[in-house]
Amino acid sequence: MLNQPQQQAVKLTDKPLLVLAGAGCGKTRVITEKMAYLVHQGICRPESIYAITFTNKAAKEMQARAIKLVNGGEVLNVSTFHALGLRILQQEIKHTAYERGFSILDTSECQKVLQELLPKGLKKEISNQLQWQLSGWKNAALRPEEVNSTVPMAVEIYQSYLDYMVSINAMDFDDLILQALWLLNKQPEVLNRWQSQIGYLMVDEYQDTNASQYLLLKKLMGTGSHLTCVGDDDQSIYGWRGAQAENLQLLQHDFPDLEVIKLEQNYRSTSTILDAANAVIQNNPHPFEKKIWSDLGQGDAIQILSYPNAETEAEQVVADISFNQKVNKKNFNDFAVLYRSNHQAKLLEQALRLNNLPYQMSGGRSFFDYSEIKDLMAYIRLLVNPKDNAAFLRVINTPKRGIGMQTVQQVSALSKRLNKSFFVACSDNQGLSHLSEHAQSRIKPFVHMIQQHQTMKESAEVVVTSLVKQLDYVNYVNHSANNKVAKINKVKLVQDFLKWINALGKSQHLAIDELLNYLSLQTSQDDQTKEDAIKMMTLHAAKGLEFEHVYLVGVEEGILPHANSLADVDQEASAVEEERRLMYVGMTRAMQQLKISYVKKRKKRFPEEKVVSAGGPSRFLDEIPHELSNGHPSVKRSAEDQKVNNKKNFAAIKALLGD
DNA sequence: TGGGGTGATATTTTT
DNA sequence: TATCACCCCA
Repeated sequence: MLNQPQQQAVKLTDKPLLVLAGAGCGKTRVITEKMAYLVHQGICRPESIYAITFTNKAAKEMQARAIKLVNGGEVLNVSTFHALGLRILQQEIKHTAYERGFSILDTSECQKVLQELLPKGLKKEISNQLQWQLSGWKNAALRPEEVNSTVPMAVEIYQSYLDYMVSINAMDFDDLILQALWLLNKQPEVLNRWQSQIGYLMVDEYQDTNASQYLLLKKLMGTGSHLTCVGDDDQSIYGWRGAQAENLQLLQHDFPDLEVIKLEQNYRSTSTILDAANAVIQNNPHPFEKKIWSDLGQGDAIQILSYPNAETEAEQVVADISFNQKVNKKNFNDFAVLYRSNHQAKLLEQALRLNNLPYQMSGGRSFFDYSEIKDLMAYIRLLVNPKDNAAFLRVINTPKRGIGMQTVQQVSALSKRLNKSFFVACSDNQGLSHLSEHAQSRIKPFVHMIQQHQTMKESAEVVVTSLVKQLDYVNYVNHSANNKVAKINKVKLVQDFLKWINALGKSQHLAIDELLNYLSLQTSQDDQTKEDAIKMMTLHAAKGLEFEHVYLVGVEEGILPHANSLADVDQEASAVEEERRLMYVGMTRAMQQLKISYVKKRKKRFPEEKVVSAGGPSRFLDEIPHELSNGHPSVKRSAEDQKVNNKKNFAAIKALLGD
């Protein structure tokens, strides 16, 4: 049964609508119910309803829920922002500077491309910074000529990066949004087509949109009123990625007849947890007043615990979970341990393993970060897009086939002379004759092998399996790893990849380019088997999820809020506000029980295990009203202590940056 | 020319 | 705890 404001939100279909939904207030439910309402009332056909999420997982879940509610729900368009951009670009490819089969490069591949474009003498270190800068401009939907930078060189590189990416027929993640936007801006008839195709648009986690996503959204809407955005400014935690919660206000400005509906009744947590979370988030400025509540009873007090060191923290948390699980006959699924950054998971993992408890980590290192998977992806990219120089360079000597720098340089020169991509230049027999004997003899078999697979008409999994076999890739992996454990893991990794592709191929017939697109937009293996296991993840990864028992670990100054958010004096206020929202997100994941811990001494990770004093309990702990927690340590820091700590952190950061 | 070995070096959050 | 740059050997 929907409550009053939820029903309002579902039934309001003739005006643009912003739903401000607190954590756990049923926002996804509103979207799925609204899709059903639109279809069943005959307002929209399912295929003209578009719903946008930020993660694949959310999209999949929403799709599944919608199918249960909507007749013909299979044809609803539920996708991530990036997948929608991809779809537009692919469908309208002839109106762009790109060609069919363009590659999508992940962040690290793009960085390599960028490094190639850096003028000589510029060191690798700045490429990372530069990449952030370019991404920032792209997220703000700025063309090079619109950029106002104190560093003209950076703008030049931006332009050459855009040009180079077109020349190798490749896009980065930001391009999927940006190029789609630029296309719609430029081609009125394309815009028309899409505007009429989209009967109703819904956006989940709206507070996470960046400028270019917002512009795309607005473009697709036109003057239409068929828009529902659902979001929560208090859960905006992707500011570092260009997300601007101000888009909530922008919506009001750009759509004057916008209706705003608030969802404040929470169906997830006890009132103790919600009151505490409200108290914490109250310390941030609020453009929209909102206070979530529930009638699920008071429940347990929040526990705030301190431990001498991180090892003890991990042991105790694990012991507590183990005890609780046995005594109260809970599922492991009911427990989650949340932390600010990935490396904090290590000690917890050790403790869980020591105790033989099942656990599942999400986030962290993605499947696609492993070099073996990247190699195979690059091979597939080269099959689909022969212009993909980045892929060519990655695989040309992996596995080793006696092609080194010298040969690659010859190829590079040849490609310049012919004005063709590396691979295409190498497929040109006449051109090849200019290379050295040695180079020719090594390049030719490689080219043949790729060409042979390019022309295969079979479905994707057959092509990939054949490719891996012909590369003798498993054997290569087996010989390349030094350590035995790594060896076994990496072989398993490759086999898992093949298994995954084969399973995929069985459920739906995919051509190789379709497979590549699918894989390129996957980040981690979202399709993990749902076993009964303790969940471990970062606070970012936890958004949208809920657990009966939540453990928030390492809630210390310097970790949450993160040291980097304290370092930059100019941005301190807004950076700390985002950290506070992270805290808020973490707290509101808990349904029944919330346990927060911090440690007194924490080992620095590098250079050597050195004991340094931790930053002390987080300022956010002071913001939790005492009557809602027990076991609250009385070591409340004075304002002076905090200042000293901040200064120390700041000095440490400065020293690190060599400032 | 390529391959392999050895030190230094860096870790916030992710589509 | 890896990865990467660099250097030396076949």
